[in-house]
Amino acid sequence: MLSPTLMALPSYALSLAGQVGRAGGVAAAARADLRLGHVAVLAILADFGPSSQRVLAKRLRRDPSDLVALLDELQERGDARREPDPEDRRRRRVLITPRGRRTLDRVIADVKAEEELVFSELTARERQQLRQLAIKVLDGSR
Amino acid sequence: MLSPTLMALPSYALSLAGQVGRAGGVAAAARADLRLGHVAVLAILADFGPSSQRVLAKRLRRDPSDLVALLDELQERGDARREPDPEDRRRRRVLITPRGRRTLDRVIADVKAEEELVFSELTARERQQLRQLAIKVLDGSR
DNA sequence: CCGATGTCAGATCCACTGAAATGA
DNA sequence: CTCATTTCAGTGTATCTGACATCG
Repeated sequence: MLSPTLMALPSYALSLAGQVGRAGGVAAAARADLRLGHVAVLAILADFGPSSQRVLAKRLRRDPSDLVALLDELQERGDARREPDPEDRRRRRVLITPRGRRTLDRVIADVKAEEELVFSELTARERQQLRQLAIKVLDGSR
Repeated sequence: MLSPTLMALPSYALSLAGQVGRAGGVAAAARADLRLGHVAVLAILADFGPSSQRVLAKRLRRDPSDLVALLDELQERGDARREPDPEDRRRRRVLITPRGRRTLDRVIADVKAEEELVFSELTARERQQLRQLAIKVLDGSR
């Protein structure tokens, strides 16, 4: 069913598998009325603490302009908020709220449940191997 | 730089790495003035031989209506063509041309060159491991 | 410099059309 | 044989995404 010519290419196989992995995350996010981008924002805010939108965008590897709507929506839900930077009132920083942390935890747990389906063919060891290799790829892409 | 919370999830790491892999393919295709979808069509035609657009769409896992423009463009370039199916006049068989095979070979070679950059951190053995694991994921998703 | 806005291309999905085959 | 149904390629539309240019 899949093209042998394409599946011989690691990058193509990886790209297709990535879509499958992504679909699981999208499904889990949707169950919390979020898109994947929202979850990524919450996770990065939880991991790295408050930051400007520019820094946040860099960490997300996305265009800063994409963040605006994402943050509007998270703020609307009470999962994140923008506040003036106390050290420089020209700047604003973005933070995750306690509610946002609970939302994040819930979605992460749901993603893990989803992974049981997505990776049903893989042993626990293979899943970790896959994760490590994926991280190596990402390390190489700066 | 990357969120530890997210990178702990195999599905998320896979999804991000998949985007990197995909970007390499997109770049290689673009150098031949194609999008990734064109390349997938050519590869499937090369691997499985002529087929109706229905069957082709099923193999590509895409909506048949989306193939129309893709095939128009490939036909325009002389990389593929449609011909009437004598056995069923509703159907049109799609075939890859000799020129299309050369185009495909060229893009595939270019993707391989691109993989040297994308997978610079991975040994040949790790690339194959990654490919095998990706294929296992895909096997489980159907 | 930074956040916000608008726009554009690509992908995906779905409803629909007319022509042709199928089969009750 | 007829007529309803199904299948096929193609058209049009809507939506979502990511990239980018520009504005305040």
